[in-house]
Amino acid sequence: MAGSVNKVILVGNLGADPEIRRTQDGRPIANLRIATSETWRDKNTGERKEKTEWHTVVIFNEGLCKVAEQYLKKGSTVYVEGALQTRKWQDQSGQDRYSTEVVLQGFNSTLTMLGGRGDGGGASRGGSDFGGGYGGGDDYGSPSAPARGGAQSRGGASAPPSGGFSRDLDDDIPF
Amino acid sequence: MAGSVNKVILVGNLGADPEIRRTQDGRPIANLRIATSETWRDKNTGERKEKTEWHTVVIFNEGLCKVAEQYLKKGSTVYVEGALQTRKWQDQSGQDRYSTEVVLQGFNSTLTMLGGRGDGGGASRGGSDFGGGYGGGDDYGSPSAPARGGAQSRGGASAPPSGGFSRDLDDDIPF
Amino acid sequence: MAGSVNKVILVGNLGADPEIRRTQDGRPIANLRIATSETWRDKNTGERKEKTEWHTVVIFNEGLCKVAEQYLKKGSTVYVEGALQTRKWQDQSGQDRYSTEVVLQGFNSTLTMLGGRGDGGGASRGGSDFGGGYGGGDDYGSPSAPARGGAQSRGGASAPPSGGFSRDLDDDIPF
Amino acid sequence: MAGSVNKVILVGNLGADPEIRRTQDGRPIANLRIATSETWRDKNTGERKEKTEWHTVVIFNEGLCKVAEQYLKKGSTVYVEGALQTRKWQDQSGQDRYSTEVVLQGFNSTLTMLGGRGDGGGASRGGSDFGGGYGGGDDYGSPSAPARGGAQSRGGASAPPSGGFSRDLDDDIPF
DNA sequence: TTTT
DNA sequence: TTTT
Repeated sequence: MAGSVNKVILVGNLGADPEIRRTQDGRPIANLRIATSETWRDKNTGERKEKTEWHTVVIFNEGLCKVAEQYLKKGSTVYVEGALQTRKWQDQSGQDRYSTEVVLQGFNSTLTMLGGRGDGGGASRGGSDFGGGYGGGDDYGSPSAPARGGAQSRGGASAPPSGGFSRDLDDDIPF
Repeated sequence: MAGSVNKVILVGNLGADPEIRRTQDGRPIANLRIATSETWRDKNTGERKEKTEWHTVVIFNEGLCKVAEQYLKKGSTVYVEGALQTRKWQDQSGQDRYSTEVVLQGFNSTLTMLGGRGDGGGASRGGSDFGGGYGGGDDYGSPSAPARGGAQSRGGASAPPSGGFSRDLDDDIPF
Repeated sequence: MAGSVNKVILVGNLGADPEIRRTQDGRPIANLRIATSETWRDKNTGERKEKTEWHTVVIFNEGLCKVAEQYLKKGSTVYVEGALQTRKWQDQSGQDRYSTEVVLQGFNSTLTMLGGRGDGGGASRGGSDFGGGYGGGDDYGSPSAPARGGAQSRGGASAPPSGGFSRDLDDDIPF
Repeated sequence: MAGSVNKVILVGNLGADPEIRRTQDGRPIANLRIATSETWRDKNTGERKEKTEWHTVVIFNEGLCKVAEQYLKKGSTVYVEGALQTRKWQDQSGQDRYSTEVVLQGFNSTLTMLGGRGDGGGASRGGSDFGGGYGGGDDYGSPSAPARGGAQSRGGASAPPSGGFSRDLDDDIPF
């Protein structure tokens, strides 16, 4: 394919505290539930209306998981940038089911706290995990960014129902 | 909620011709299946890998439906800008199911053809449906844009130094 | 050109109150100065660093001008979506000069208040100007959105299985 | 500042072949001139109108510089994702001047070829420079991404007039 | 089911 | 200076 783009940008509030889990080999995975709302006035009745959309955000990026864990809680306002991903799974009856999530996984992923009721103060800015101390020698000491983008392996996170990390996290799964 | 954003940006190819349907009162709805792909080289084996993500795009915007119908087909490369929306429905057994789609519906929605194998030539650009110019009185005759989401006349604003509004605001200045 | 995209997304704080001007024929134009900041830790010294970028935002969209005037002030945090535009002008000595601005002008333009020190409370959301009361008859009474860029009614499209348009398209369904 | 976002997304065509320069210590810097166009029909005269906007894109990211050098030429259609940056410089008479550019520098930067008349075939996808795999230890062998984002030092590129690389490239300049 |  |  001659180049493609898969990008989701959300600004909204967390409906619950982040859920952090760990893979068998210790890498963190965070799940966020984020609400975005649209409000408008009914053209006929003049009534004020609101519709809320809920998004599941899955963070495989280690640095951003830390940001989520340390700074975010129910009510926090966040800016999120990730990619759409649909995951197939089987329900109890063995039927195929699909879940679409916003995945933050290094490349062009961002998590930025913007305040909100859940805001305990302070600020955080995320991009990815190589702030984590990757020691890359090509960084010139600059926007090294405790929160800049870096690629990571994909894990079978946020598996629904019976769930678990059924996908081998050491698999070579692309972004 | 103090303002939220729900935006999806895709560049990819159509896996099939657009499907156009009509509501009972005649408004068109188009469905697109768009593929985005990521390719990378396996760090260990050096092998070339690819993963494709499929997206369902639903267009409620009349102008963009026309664009889809007239210009797009299987293989077309498109730029799409819309919002994430999860729809709840019941399967045959009455169980709740959810489908997440990228919805193009006026506000900040865009559909732009970028070429691709399915490209029969020509170009198209979409924004929203009140182009065509159906009577909106607040348009100042300008970038009316058969494909704008609420076009407006441009003015010579923010002119620096000597400044002033030197550009005639009634000029036909595009966006 | 076979389709092009020119989009700027900013989340930042106002460095000053919005400046509102009016054209000779009465249309408002608002100017915002928005700061975005990057912080990082110097890789060598461990020192915390920060760099601030200042952006000039020009709003030609009447509805968004109102939002700016009523809700924004120095310190407000905003989400802005517009387009890059470079304007040519002459300085006193007659030399050509260029200024690049982020222009909000209907199509795919957004201004959303996200809070911030300047936040007097309340929320605002902008999209375009025909909320302003354009009385367009093609809106189906729905997400008419005093702040949409071309809102449309939502339909129960792409309903899966048994599907059909089970949602009443004349319902007041938001975007 | 409690988190900010500075993002530019462009889809357009190169007005000229990329210009590649090198800093004194050998790092590449690429300059692109990209055109985006809007077309519309004049509401009054029905005449077809077009306005083209020109953007200067500066790439400090080594991997993306390679992409630009190898795959792009005059006429190529590209998807670009970067940040707005305004640079101050002095003209011959010593007056302060400002230039605003779209900077691609690791974090959340992307350069993707989409075809176009200048397309010699093949595809390229960029993100940043730690692809190639230079020793990052935190990559799990996956979407390592010969084209994923990684931070880099900033250089005094695209200095205008008398220009040159007057900014010390080893300075600790943030993104 | 697309594309390279 | 691109592209349609």
